[in-house]
Amino acid sequence: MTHSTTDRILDAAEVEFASHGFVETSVRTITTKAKVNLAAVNYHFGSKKGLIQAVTDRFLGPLSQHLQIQLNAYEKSAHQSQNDEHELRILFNILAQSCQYVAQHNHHSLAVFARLINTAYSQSQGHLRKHLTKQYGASFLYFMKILRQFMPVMTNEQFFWRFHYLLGMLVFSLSSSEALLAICEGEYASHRGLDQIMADLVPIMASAAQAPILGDC
Amino acid sequence: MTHSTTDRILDAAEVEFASHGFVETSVRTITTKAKVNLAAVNYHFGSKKGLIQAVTDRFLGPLSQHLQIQLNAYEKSAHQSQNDEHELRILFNILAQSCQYVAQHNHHSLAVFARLINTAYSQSQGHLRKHLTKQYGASFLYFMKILRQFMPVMTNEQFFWRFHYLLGMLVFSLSSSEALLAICEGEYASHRGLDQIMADLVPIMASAAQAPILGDC
DNA sequence: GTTAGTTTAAAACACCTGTTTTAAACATAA
DNA sequence: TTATGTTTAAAACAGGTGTTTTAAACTAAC
Repeated sequence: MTHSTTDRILDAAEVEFASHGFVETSVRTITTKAKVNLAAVNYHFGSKKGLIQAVTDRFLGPLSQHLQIQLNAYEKSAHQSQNDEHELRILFNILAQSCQYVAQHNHHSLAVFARLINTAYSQSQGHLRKHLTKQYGASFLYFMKILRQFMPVMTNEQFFWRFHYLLGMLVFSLSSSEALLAICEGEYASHRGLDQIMADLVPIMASAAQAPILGDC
Repeated sequence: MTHSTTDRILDAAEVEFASHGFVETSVRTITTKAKVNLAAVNYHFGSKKGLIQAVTDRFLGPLSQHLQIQLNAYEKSAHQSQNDEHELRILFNILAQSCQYVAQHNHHSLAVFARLINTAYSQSQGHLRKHLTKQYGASFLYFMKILRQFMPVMTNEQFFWRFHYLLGMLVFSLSSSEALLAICEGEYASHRGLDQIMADLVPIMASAAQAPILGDC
């Protein structure tokens, strides 16, 4: 046996969650694909919710850890660049590289990550939201704090929402890259990997972060 | 009786779909809130899928119609402005105003719209995607065609994905505006209406549309 | 008044869901 | 060997889902 029962469940759950979503995948399909007993999920993880959190923790842990280290190194290094946009690109690149770091060890992790965040937001799935904020809120806020320095012209409120918009672009783009492609049936563009998408988004997010506020048009 | 049975069902379904999603809302809760018989949904709309499509058509129809007219008027008018970003803002503003136009007659429409697109993308819900592309693909492509003129430096493929990213920002921001607020528990910012969010996004999308391509950092 | 379409109530259908239970087998370590 | 934890098989549980059916009432138009 190559993997333990818990790992086989986590692997199978990850694939199914990434491609079909959390609500849409049943415990029975997971245990069938993992070739384990149906009761094993409740035995090892307590409930389906516990399984979902375990799946997310397996990559969100290393990701937040990697992100925190990189951000720390960034803060310690000298940054007297007078170019805010350049610094923003560096910061978003750190985020992108942290994502790609966990994607190296786990091919489905980015897709799960995006779908997870998307689900945690759009569905009013309270338990996921609480778990994420309690577990990884620190890294989240740390990233926001550093980012804040290079978006000085806006108020706290404006920064908050701008950050929200940028995060939305990232999450949506990652979680539904194949859907828009399916709509156009490959007529207008070809497939694009999640790492490519993340690389695309770095300069775009930097530009979007610096867009003016203006209310008129 | 103020409304007919079909309208009462559509109204109730719209509210529930907007706040809880499509899969998470059952036909029984809809019929209960609408104070109609359970069988009425299948009698009038054939199935739950039919109801979902009917809900979307009720605002996507006026929206695409309004958008098409506005775009037509835009094309007919003179636009020798040498400023691409200004034209991009005008175009995204047309999109925003079309959304707000249907939102005037229907308070929940924008929330449903965003959740609809988000669901149609992230969930592999084939019937919705086919219905949307077949019914409103034309307006969609029309908008893309005009937008293309003001993003001339990129290839077709690059434009396609850039458009995808911009759309993602719009959809995600609209569909989960209250979620991020709930995470921070009002500590960092206050509530923001969907019309305000759309107004925010116009200059941001214009800037993001013009961000450079570059692969290095 | 008859006819056709609508609406209701209530029940049932067939199916899927997460979860639990029982029993037996297997593993490993004290 | 005993003990403990793991895994399996199979069944059942309790509940929710979309959908259908039956019969009775109501509404409007011809």
